[in-house]
Amino acid sequence: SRYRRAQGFNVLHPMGWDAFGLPAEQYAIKTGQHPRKTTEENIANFKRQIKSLGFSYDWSREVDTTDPKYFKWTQWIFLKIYNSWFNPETNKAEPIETLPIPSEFKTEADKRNFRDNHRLAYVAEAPVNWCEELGTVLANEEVIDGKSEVGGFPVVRKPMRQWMLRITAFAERLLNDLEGIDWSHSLKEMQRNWLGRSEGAIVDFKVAGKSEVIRVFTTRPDTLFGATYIVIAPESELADRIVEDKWSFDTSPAVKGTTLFGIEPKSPREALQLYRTYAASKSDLERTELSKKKTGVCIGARAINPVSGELVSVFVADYVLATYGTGAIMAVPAHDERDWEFAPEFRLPCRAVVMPPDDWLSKTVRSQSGNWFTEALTQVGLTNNFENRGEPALLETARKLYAINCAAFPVPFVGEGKSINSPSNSPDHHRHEQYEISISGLSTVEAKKKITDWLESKGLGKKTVNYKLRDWLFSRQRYWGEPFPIIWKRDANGPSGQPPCHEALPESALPLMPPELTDYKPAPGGEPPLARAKDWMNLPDGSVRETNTMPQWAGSCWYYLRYLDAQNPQSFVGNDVENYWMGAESPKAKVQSPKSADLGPETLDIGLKSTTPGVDLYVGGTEHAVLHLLYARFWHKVLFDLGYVSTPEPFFKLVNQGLILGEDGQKMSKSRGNVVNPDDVMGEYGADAFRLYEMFMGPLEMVKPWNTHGVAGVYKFLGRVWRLFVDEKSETEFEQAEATAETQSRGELLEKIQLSAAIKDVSASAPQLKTLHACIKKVTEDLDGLRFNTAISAMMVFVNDAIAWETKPASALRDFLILLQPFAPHLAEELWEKLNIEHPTSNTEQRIALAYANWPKFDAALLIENEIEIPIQVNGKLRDRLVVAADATQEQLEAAALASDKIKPFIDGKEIKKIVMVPKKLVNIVVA
RNA sequence: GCCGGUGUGGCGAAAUGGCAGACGCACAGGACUUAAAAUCCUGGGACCGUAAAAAGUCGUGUCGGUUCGAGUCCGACCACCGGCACCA
Repeated sequence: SRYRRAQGFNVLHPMGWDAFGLPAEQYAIKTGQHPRKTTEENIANFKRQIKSLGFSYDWSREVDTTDPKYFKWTQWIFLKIYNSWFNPETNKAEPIETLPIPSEFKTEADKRNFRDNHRLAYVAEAPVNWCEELGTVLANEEVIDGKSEVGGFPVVRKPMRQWMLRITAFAERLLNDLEGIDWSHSLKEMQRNWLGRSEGAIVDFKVAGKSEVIRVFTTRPDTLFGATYIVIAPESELADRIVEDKWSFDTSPAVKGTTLFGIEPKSPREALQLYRTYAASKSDLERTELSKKKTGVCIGARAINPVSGELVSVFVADYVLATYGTGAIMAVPAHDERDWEFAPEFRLPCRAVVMPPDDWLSKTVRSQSGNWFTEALTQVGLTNNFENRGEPALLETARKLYAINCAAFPVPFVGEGKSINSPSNSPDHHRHEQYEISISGLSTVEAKKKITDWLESKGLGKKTVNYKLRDWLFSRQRYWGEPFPIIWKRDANGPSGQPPCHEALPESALPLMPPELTDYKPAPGGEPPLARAKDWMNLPDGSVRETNTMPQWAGSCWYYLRYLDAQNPQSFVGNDVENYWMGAESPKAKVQSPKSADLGPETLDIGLKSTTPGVDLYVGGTEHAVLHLLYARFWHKVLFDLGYVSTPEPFFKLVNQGLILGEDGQKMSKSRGNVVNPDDVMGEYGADAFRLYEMFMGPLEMVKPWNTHGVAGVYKFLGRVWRLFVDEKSETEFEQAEATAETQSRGELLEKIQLSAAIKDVSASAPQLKTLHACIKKVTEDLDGLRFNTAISAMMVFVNDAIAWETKPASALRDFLILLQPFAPHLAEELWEKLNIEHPTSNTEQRIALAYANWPKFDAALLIENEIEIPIQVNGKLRDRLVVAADATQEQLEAAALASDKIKPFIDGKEIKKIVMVPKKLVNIVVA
């Protein structure tokens, strides 16, 4: 940011504290203090460290998400979200008032219900991630491997009534808009993965003998002819509606024969009940660990395959997730690994409907040991006589076998190929003579299209896009968070006993303060702590307040906007201000640096020329890839749709700084004892050395281990810079004075220092200028590309050269200090001041404080060399180097190269085929 | 399993397809010093040479390709790190 400011940009470089939420609260509980107290202490400590590091933050813009003046607006934005719906026509969020209510909703209660079901913030009873240890529910994004992200406690699935935000409505835009922003490839990929878009179709299977329909989602409609059974998720209510009371007469023993808890179910209904109990007893963790063996039960119902007319059995199995797609699948064991594993358990048919390409067949037949291939051929009456007839014969035989009995193959084929075996010759086919479609011979892409079109024309299915992303579980049963500005009341018009309905508080009621509680700890059953404050919760008219709180991410979803206008009491951000900083035409550089009280000091930032909308540069770690960065984009889009912000995306350029590891190459952690405390480093080497080392270690994005020797190295460099300026004798005096006289002010101490007598008010010589401008060029370019490490090495080169100068022109040193200033501001500023006292400059622009001095421009003309060294190669191998005039012609160069004594032995007696000349770069002689 | 990223001296790392190892750390030798620290100077990829040099050979995870020329581009693989993981 110092660099951009020196270039004349208006740089917004703020700092703030995201201090609500689990980490802060967990810390408070551990230390037995109130979260407000620990939060304040932590902020004070971080602030001290950060200030001593010399970041040029603008503290007038400081924000704190736990400050009522701040969370007032977090609650305000929540109300905006609550009072909006997603219009699929316009693909935008719109005020709830514009939602058209269909005429069939007549009563007020029905209308209200309809509206509430369309809000972007809604209440739903859904299986959620409940963490007993933390006493709260968590978002999907906060659960890792069945454990909580914070603390690593077990998480179980449990149906609960919770607030949700309709982020799924924005899935498409969140995905598409990634293309226009400058983020790292891997980070975009992570978000894409999390959004999980997949294209496919929904297909309706009628349930035989019932009016119900099983709707499935598939990405492979082309394999519909191979769908030999149906699976629905255990949680599905549909299962209850279609389950049979008796096994039908033709149910095979293999299908009914599942025992659970040692009980053999006597009816499909009993099987379903048993299986549900069994599935619910498994935690998420167990579900994934036990993924080897698939389980499930047949529920007796039969469904009709819409293309083949075949009757297929319906199963319930927990390998199908209730929360993805339609919660039901068509199983194609021949072409899906999971179905392939499940089918043999119940001896379900496996029918090939896609012919794999030759290389797959060949590889599969050859790579598998044993003689399964020969045996399988014998079984179906084919002869194995390809051995001496080569590859084509083998392929022909393999193809025949695959079409007849793909189950004999060791693995399923899940890729793309040519459709076969349609229409199927299933025994049920005659009952449905309207099924006339065939896709045999088509490629997978063609077959998908043809079958989807056909389904659509018959009203049996539809092309669909599905996302893995689920709605954002937004409520927490904790104390330390923003209270919801929502109250619950009984509907006056509704019949008694109807559940209470929710209603927004008016904006004038904000901020809604949380109650003061002495016992703020979570309760085991999921009762929110706020419910203990009866006076706060119960309102005079009989309605009650919502007692859940918002998650940690709420405050950080929009803090970058508050920085723009941190003190504004009228609005979350002023319109003009928002436009000035965030708008596309903004001529400023803007920098964001996230900070939360629970994270270490890890941010570092530099502004960027703003020709782009939104935040120009956002430096942060990857740990927020699918949390903060996704949530913030979502909120921003809602605010954009409602007209409160001027860009569709909040963060234009995002750089992931790499983690700094401990000296042992492991992640820093207290338990490993490899934590480096910035206070210690700064105490020993100073803030400048600390800053410089962090930047010199390597590229910004890389993960790199800490090395204390490295700090000593850059410390030595700073010492060399000092000696470049300061007279050695006075340096000793200064040190003595500093050590003894505690009473002396910094100014008095500084006066003891004499600048080196070699510094003179003379103009720089040509070689000196060349050294200086080479340095300016490199540092400028490297800062633009955020390559701090090479910029520093360029300055080291300069100092190594300049320290040997007999006369040191003050002007050159002055320029160097401006280059050094972004990296080591304290030292640079000190030397600058001293230099200006002893060698006042006539240039008024440079008499000001260094922090506001103008960045030097390099002069390319000064860098031109008279003589250059040219490498000479023979057949691409370096054989000699020649120093020639920079303007030497090609002919001269060629002659010089051929005349070289070192070259001669390699070309004598050989035919020169050609000579490659790269002007000013190299000569390569190619010989036979 | 799938998706990303990264592989270069003892270490952190540089290198628009054109002199691999800039810069720094650690190390070794020297100067200054009674001595040490600090500072300054010198050296350094491996091999083979040699009194010492020079010359030469090899060398950027492995194997192959494109090119006059590859750390850099292409293909296959290996290792490590990160993310996702029954997503139909």
